[in-house]
Formats: sequence, C-alpha cells, structure tokens
Amino acid sequence: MKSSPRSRLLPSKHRDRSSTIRDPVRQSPRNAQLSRLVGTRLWTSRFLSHEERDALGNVVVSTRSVSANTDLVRQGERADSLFIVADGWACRYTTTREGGRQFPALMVPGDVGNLDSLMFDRLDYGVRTLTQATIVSLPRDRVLALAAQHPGIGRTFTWLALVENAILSIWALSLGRRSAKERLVHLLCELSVRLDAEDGNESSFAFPLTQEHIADALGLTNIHVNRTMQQLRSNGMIGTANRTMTLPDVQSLRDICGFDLSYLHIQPSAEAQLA
Amino acid sequence: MKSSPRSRLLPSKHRDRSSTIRDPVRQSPRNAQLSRLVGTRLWTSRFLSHEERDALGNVVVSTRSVSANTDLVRQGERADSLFIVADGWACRYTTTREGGRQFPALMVPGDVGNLDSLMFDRLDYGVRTLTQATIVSLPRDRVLALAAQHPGIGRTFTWLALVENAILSIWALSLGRRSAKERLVHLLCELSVRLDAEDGNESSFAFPLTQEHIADALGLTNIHVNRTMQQLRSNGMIGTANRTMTLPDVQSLRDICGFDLSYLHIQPSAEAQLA
DNA sequence: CGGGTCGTTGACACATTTCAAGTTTAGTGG
DNA sequence: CCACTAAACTTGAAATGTGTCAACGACCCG
Repeated sequence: MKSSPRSRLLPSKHRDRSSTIRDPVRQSPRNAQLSRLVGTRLWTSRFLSHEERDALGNVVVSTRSVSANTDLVRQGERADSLFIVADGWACRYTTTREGGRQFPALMVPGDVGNLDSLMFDRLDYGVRTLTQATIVSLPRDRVLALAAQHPGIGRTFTWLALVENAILSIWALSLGRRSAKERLVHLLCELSVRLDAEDGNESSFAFPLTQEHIADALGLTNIHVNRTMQQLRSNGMIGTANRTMTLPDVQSLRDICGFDLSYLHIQPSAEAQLA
Repeated sequence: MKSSPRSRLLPSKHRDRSSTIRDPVRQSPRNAQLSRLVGTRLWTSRFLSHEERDALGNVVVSTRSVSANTDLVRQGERADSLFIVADGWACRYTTTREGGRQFPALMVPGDVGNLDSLMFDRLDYGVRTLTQATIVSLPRDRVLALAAQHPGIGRTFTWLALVENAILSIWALSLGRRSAKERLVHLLCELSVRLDAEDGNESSFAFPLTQEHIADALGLTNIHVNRTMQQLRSNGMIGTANRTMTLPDVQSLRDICGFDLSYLHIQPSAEAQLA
C-alpha cells in the first residue's frame, strides 16, 4: 500500500487559505464512515478485540473532506472530537510570540491528530491540514466512555500517546544535536517508513510538503532547507519530481543520519492480522 | 512544599560513576513504601478513586536509594518495572552515533521515569539519575493488569503520557526556534513551576544540574550555557549560590521567553483534594 | 495574461561551536 | 586538617553553520 493518488495530496493553492472549518462536508453513509477507519493507526492497534474495533467504528460521526491549510483546531482552543487523518497530510504546530513556527508532529494518512483532546480542555498546539485531506471525527465524550468500558481501547490510547512520545523524543534529538543535512535525511527516512514506501533499498512516495513546511518540522529556515536539498539532489541521494520523493539508496541515507526505525514502533502483525 | 533538603540533591561525585544498579537497597517496610507514592504525579491524578489509589500503592515492590549518574535503564534495554522518582532528579537521554546527547525529559521528584515501558519491550531512550535519588518500582505486569481492571488507572496513564507529550512539544519549539538565552530562561521558568518553588514573583529552588546537563536539555554546548548564564547573572535575572537557583523576578523572565505555564497541565485541585 | 506561491541565488551577518587553556570548587585520603 | 584530585566552571580567539535580506525565476491556476 503505497501512498494515495497524487491528486489527493496536492494542496489546492488558491482557496481557503487560513480558513477554519465550518460544517461537515460530504457526509457519507454510515457504512462508508466506518470503513474510513480501516488502516488507521487507531484501528490497527493490536490491543483491540474485534468487538472493540466495532464499537469504535460505530462512534464515527462524520467523514469530511477539508481543503489544504485549514485549521482543524487552533492553539489554545477546545476540540470536542478526535480528528483522524484518513487521507492527506496534516501537522501539529506551535509558535513563539515572534512568529517562529515549529511542528511537533507531522501527520500522514492513518494518524490521529489531536489525542490530547481526550484529556485536556485546551490544546497546546494547533492542528492544520497541509494538503486537501479527509478527516474522520470521533466525539471525545463517546470515545472516553468507550475507553472506560473496554480495556483494549483505553490501552490503545495509551499506546498511541507513547508512540507519539517516542517519535517526538527522536525529533528532539534531531533538533538539538543534528546538522541540517542529518535532520533532513532523518525526516525523509522516517517518512519513508511511515508511509510504507520502501521497496527493497529504494523508496518513492508522494511528497506534498513545501520547503517551508520541512523547515518548520526541522527547526531551520526554508532557505537553508533549499540549499541542503540541492546538495542531496546533486549527490544523487534524493530525487524530487512531480511532488514525488525518490530515495534511490535508503541504506546510505540511513547511514548518513544514524536512522534506526525501532522508535517508530511499527506493528508488522497488525496489518496482517486484519488483512 | 518547597524542594527537598539540599544534601539529598547533591550528586555524590566520586562514586559509582556510570554504574548500573544491582540489588534493591534499603528495603523499607511496606507501609513506608506505599507512602513513598504520595505526592507523586501518578498518585495525585484526579482520575483515580481512593480505591484505585490503594490498589496502586499495594503494587509497589521496592523503594531504593540510588547514587547519582546511575542508569536505571539503558537505551534499547527492557525494563520490567515502572520507575518513579520519589526524590532526586533524573533524565531521559538519547544519543547520536557521534556521541551527541539530548535529554527529551528531565525528571524531578514525583515524576514517572519510563512510562513507555508499559507498552514497549525496548526503551528508545535511557533513564539515568542526575543526583542521588529514591526510586519506587512498580512491576509492569501488575500495573497493566490494574489498568485493565480500573478505568481510572488506565486513564491516568493516558493522561501522564499526554502531559509528557505536551511538555516535549514545547521543548521542541524551544530547540527549533528559540535562542540560547530564551531556551535557558524557558527551562528555568518550567522548573520553577514544576518544583512548585514560586512565592509571589520570586522563586528559589535547589538546583543540582551541571551546566553540561543543562546543555544536554537545551541542545547547546556547556560552554555556551556558561556564557549565557553569566549574562543572566550579571543582569540580575538569576542568582546561583550553593546549588540553589534564585529567580528574583519570575514575571520578567517569563516575558523574555514567552513562557505560558498552561502546557504543564498542573492540576491545582489534586493536591488540595488529597491534603 | 496575471497574480501568487514556491523555489532558487548571492552576499553578508551573527549566534553558536570548537579548541585550548586556566581557575575554582568540592569531595578524598593521608 | 591539609594536600590532592577530578569535576565543574570560566575565559579567549578563531572557525563555521545557519540565518537574514533582497532579489529573481518558474510554475500553476484562474
């Protein structure tokens, strides 16, 4: 399961910049909504029984399509639903007073956007789409009730939170101790794995991020990201064309930045179990 | 409740450098062990019923005193217990191949050291004491069983993981987008709150970290931390004497770095409720 | 065709690191 | 109690990675 079709991931550039979502759009029939969860990080948790998975599926209240650069929640706001990115890319973002922006997380298809909303009234970060995206919403109250009834669901949320923690810890290591080149390569290695884009030692995946987005993830300026990418391109370490990222030699990229995928805590059994 | 007596926090410098713990030392009678949890972040969770709190307390298997610079778990190792830092300071640390070190978290009295051990077989980071410390251990299996039986316990772990997440997100913002001075001041503001050391606009707390520890938390070199601290000292923004940190004007420090304590998710009711 | 986002380039500034001493401090052993 | 030692802290000079500022170019969509 390589990434989604390219058209879906392309940001729609001249519409709805910085808008906030209003109404659920494109309501689908209930069965379709349930099926939107399939393949999601939440859905494939190995801690869920079949019964628990069904219970979660029945809680989906809406599946909507959202354009690029839309805030799902803003910093300091309250969110009554858990947002799952079924398709497209999104980010969590934090900002300094002076306007410096940092992404503590990038979300790709299947990720949960605002786990914190389960426990906190106000979010410490904003969540925003980076591309056109399909968002599945689960109402917080019903999810919490389910978690109290079903141990597997509660455990799944703890697990999700801890995986986010592990990823964020490695990001901190990159931010604090790695050079620009290492940071960039490390991010690409991470995305390659998370998107399940690897085929032997090669990898290729739809890549909708602008250089500014990358900069916000890596704690660099877009200009320096640009120069660093050019260096990698001219060395043949990466290829970019048609909004597609190509990594011809994954292993040597991993060697450059000391990438070890164990921190992603991929569960190889989960998909197999559900297939 | 200001911080612990100074003697407790001083690292014992010429003993047990880099050693690993062997046996539980100084076993205390059971009642005393239970009471070691009191005041802990886990214990004061507002999601716990009295019954659940007792259940957790009964799971404590050991309370031991550990010298400074001791690994409780090393990177990639397995831990069968949850470690709670009842007294003293500790850190989580990650490293690059080249030896660059980054702390994704600092633990002060009351914090849980290795929540991830609940869900992962291998830890993505090491946990190490920075001072002599008192460590309470809860066996992972029994804790997991409790979490499955008692919704409040399960919910508490999710909550703990999400708070760590929130803190780490703000650390990422510091690492990626703040200057050395801002990072340092922000860390001091955070510690001042977490240690409950503030008295009006002043704050004073035992501070056992070396400048190298600070550097590892902030993604800087110890030398630059030194220069930055001197600058703050000469401006009267901070005072350091006898391993005690004094912040004479907390508000102006917060203004320097844009500190907003909401990300710490302090629960003012929790202590009152238990007092 | 035109406007705007995104990508690219160059020259320069500067925060932070590196390297290489020294000095102070706090425990240790005689 | 003093001398000894290692860790922690301090200082200076020079190197460098990354940021800043200011353009220009390419492309896409309306």
